[in-house]
Amino acid sequence: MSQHRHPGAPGRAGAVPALPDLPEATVARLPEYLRALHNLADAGHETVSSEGLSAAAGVNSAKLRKDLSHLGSYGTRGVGYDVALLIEQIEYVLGLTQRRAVALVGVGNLGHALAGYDGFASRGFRIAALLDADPSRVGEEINGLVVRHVDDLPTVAAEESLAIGVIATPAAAAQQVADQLVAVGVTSILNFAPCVLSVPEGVDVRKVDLAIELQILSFHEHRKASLTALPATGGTALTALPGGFAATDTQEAIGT
Amino acid sequence: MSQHRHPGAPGRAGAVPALPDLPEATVARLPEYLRALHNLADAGHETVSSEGLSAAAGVNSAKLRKDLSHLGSYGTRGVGYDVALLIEQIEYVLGLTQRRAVALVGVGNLGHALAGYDGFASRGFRIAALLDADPSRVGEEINGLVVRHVDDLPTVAAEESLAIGVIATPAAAAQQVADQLVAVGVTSILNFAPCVLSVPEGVDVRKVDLAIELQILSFHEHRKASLTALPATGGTALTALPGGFAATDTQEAIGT
DNA sequence: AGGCGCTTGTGAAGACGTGCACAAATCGCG
DNA sequence: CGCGATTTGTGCACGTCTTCACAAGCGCCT
Ligand SMILES: NC(=O)c1ccc[n+]([C@@H]2O[C@H](COP(=O)([O-])OP(=O)(O)OC[C@H]3O[C@@H](n4cnc5c(N)ncnc54)[C@H](O)[C@@H]3O)[C@@H](O)[C@H]2O)c1
Ligand SMILES: NC(=O)c1ccc[n+]([C@@H]2O[C@H](COP(=O)([O-])OP(=O)(O)OC[C@H]3O[C@@H](n4cnc5c(N)ncnc54)[C@H](O)[C@@H]3O)[C@@H](O)[C@H]2O)c1
Repeated sequence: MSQHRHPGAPGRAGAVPALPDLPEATVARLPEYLRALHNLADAGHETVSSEGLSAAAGVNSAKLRKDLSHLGSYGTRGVGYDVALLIEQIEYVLGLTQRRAVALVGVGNLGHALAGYDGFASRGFRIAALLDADPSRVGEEINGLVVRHVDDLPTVAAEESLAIGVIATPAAAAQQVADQLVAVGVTSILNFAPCVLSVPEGVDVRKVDLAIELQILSFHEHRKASLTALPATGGTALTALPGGFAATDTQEAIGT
Repeated sequence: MSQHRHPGAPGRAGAVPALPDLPEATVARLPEYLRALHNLADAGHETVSSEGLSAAAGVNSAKLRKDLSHLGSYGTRGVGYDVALLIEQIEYVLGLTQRRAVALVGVGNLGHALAGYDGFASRGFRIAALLDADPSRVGEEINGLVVRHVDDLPTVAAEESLAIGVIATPAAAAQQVADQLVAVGVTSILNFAPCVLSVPEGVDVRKVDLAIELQILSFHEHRKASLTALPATGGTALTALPGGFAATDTQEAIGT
């Protein structure tokens, strides 16, 4: 694992932007801000304060300001942020100015739902191909796209510049599919199969695992239950939560 | 820190042995370990070293040991961990010893896929009810369960002790559904709708947002592209940043 | 019994992320 | 034109997470 630290990189002078290297935590929040901004834009707002935007995105306002400052932001003191401009900035940084092509592999139960999901199109992506290994599924048309055989992947990749591969096959097939995706040049993979993927350096994998999310919630349920179950005699005040946990991905008790 | 009592071993059902409060990052990894352990158990392994398990779960071995040490784990130096015992321990801590009832609200495109997903059952959960607001969907049978109207939620909650609510409705309806879930006593929610939910203190919300995942991947694609394409002559000359990023939830380059 | 190799558990150090609090900047208005 | 109200951008301190490195413990083999 090569680790390079690059402190300065202050070259934010140009009108057309250089890519700052953002903290990963910031990158993970930018999409949230973007969604909130789109909502605000639709509602007719032209500017928004960090307070307002952070509330809409469900984060702390100082954190939001720091995040935006990382991308050399364009706020105006005393006023706030220009909604349209900020949308443009964030979309640029996230690389959404080009509509990225997504290949979806595994058109089963989940794959069907994904194929029919309009959130792809509305958030900067385009399903370029549906692929499956099951011959009886090949040829099926979903949402205007015909399912092709996964072995056609090289052909598909030749036709389109695939940016992202989505794996929605059973876990047993996921590694093989990942290898096939990597072989045709895909360097970003979203994996729905509950398994760890091995990929070469330079390839990014993110996973979505429903059961993991549920189990994390289960832990907190268990914990909450074990707190309430404390004997009343001498029980410590449990209304004042001991800490409250805020996880990377957990929102709790967002006030109204 | 190690005057640990056996939480796990024999007869632990009665007195709840005050759960250690684990670092949130650890909690998020326990399900991964659990899955890896089940795979190992199925493959016939009786013990596993931290090295082996961490490889199977895709994490650093020191991290794994520290995680397990937090739950007062019982590894044996020179040998490793007892697979069956560790499974038991983790399942206990995660609160999976009781099969938790899940209510799924919104039986549309995605909801159908979730309803048909066997990963619920195999990982400690049980879909207790399918709910929807659309009268034409009510009554439909999916996987042995009949879709009920979302307004029946109080009745359902009275029949079953609901542990977790899953929201798979459009974003516009999500807040209202969340309120309904909270009203019947649900304190853990998994939200698939792309929006922020407001819930009272003590209620946990986790979200799964496909578009966010894709946009994070897009960022890395963009960044990788801007690194490889180093224009020599003017243009949008970008600062040449060396690579290497590792994210909270991103695995990259797991060697073979 | 004793030594040896292997593996756990953890102290310590450093990287990273968060949130407060406030100076600097900007606008609107008298 | 200056002043007060407002809001950004950020220095700083603190908490959390990660990783290294190694002593302590365990089992096996001789
Ligand atoms: N259904 C859900 O709600 C859900 C939720 C979370 C995670 N998942 C995970 O998503 C994955 C898919 O779930 P599903 O319910 O859609 O399963 P499924 O069995 O309905 O669909 C899997 C599809 O993948 C195809 N496939 C199998 N091997 C393939 C290969 N080598 N190349 C290409 N395609 C191949 C199959 O033909 C099938 O169409 C599983 O790993 C599951 O654990 C599903
Ligand atoms: N389909 C996907 O692959 C996918 C992926 C990621 C996220 N999502 C999100 O998941 C959600 C559902 O997506 P979908 O594609 O299944 O949409 P969908 O329109 O197919 O299904 C939504 C269902 O929710 C029901 N519903 C609406 N209002 C309700 C209410 N107040 N109470 C109960 N039920 C109500 C509708 O009757 C419908 O059956 C959306 O928010 C979507 O953005 C979907």
